[in-house]
Amino acid sequence: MNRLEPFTEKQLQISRLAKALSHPVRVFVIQFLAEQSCCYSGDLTDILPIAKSTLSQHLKELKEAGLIEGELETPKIRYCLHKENWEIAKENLKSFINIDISCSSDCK
Amino acid sequence: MNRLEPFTEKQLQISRLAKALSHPVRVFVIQFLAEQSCCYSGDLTDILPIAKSTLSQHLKELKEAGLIEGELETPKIRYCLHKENWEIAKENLKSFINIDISCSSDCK
DNA sequence: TTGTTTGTTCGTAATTTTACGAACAAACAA
DNA sequence: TTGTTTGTTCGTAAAATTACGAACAAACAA
Repeated sequence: MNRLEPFTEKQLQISRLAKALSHPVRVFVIQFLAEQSCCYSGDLTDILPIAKSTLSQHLKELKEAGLIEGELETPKIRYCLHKENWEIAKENLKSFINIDISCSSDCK
Repeated sequence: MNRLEPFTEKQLQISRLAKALSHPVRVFVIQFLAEQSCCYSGDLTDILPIAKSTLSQHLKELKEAGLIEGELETPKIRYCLHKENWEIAKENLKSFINIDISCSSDCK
């Protein structure tokens, strides 16, 4: 993809969001935070059997996608879903899955 | 992630679906097929400025994710959204984005 | 048979992702 | 000061992703 940009901004947003959610650890973290009333101060490596540096990497990706943020609560960090951006992400996903499919009958 | 499997099947499904949608070409193809009443017989490389082998690779990924299928219509292939699996994918995404977030007030 | 059309597969290269342990930094307690 | 806790950054390695052109295969037309 280097000759020209044929994609809409919405399509790029969807693909970026999908990329952020393309690993089970990251899906888990988002769901887990939602279950914890959106924030969590504990150690996620107690729950997830991955190295802390690996978790940090995944959290960084979620941060860069704007889905979560970390608030300092020394010596810990309180991770929270980013409500506003999460709403935007939800709207993007909704409009994507609501695309109308009126398949012809010969199409399984 | 080799010590143990802490993820639910749903979480794995979401991450696999997200991975399938994590590239703009693949998001484009899904939306494009939906706009074409779910099927398309033409040459997508006329629309997307990528090599045909690269497109074939992306289509393969969408096929393996179960989102599309190709029906032979020699010498062409008629690509269609896989209605049934697409419905399942939509339901999975819906239940994911409908997770309840009752953030505490100190959480942005 | 020979050529055309269409899409896949192969070979390859560059880049990105995933993962780990080690080293580091910040804030605090003893 | 020294040690503890917590999370990030660094260095590194293995694997996966993305992309291309060339070669190939299937179905048909000339």
